Amino acid sequence: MTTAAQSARAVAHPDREEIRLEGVLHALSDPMRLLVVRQLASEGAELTCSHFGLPVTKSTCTHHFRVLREAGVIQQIYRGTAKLNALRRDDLDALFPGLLDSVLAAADRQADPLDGA
Amino acid sequence: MTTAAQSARAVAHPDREEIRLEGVLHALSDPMRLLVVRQLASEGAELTCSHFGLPVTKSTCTHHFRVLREAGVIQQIYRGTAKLNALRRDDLDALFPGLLDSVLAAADRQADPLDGA
DNA sequence: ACCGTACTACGAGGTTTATCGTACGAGAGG
DNA sequence: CCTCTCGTACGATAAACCTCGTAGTACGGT
Repeated sequence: MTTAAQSARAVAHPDREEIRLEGVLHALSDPMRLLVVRQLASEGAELTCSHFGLPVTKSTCTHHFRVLREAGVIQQIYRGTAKLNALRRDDLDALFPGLLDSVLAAADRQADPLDGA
Repeated sequence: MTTAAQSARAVAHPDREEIRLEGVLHALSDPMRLLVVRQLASEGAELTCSHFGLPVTKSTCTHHFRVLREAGVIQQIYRGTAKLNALRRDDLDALFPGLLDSVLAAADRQADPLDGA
């Protein structure tokens, strides 16, 4: 049962050319996921899933992060028991120049109530 | 010779400040609707529903146009038996600067890889 | 070795969505 | 008048989605 080559749990990510615009837009159209992406962009670093403090259970959390990952929006890397999430800004900017920035700017402008502050 | 007999049928549209980013992203995340928006943007004018030649029935067509209208992406105006559809570019650009342009550019780039490259 | 933490997998429930078919209303034209 | 075309409204169906609970896996620390 023990497989030696699994010291680092790997997660499948879509390649850059596999990222679809519709998938990205759909991933960003959910308030919860948009909030995650906004935090990821503002903090600009890798964050663990539990850092976001989302008002949902872990199962739902996993679901949303999977949608974001499969859409090519974020990258997930295991690190011990934690899993770090990072925005795939390079890929997104290369594929859809200006898209992420305008979405983030629009989200900021819209005064998201979940952000509080 | 009816000198532009304005139709009495009016359709409800959301005001500019009622347009939500998530709604717009969701409306644009459907391939059918994205295609409509692209055609609307490229032709730059008001088009009837039947002009688009969508591979779906009229009922489905009505559904998609309603989603686009309620999201604030398009404007619909009756004119005789036809209904003209126009992009709400002014409102979208004012609310989410650069968003529509980057989405359209991304869609062009993705749908026509042979055209540009 | 054991336990706690962090996340995943699987399945279920309830809602939304996309699609269609059919029936209907509004205008244009013979 | 009648008919034709264009689009809407309503219902139905199948798929997708969001949420959750429970059970399980992987890793680190005591």
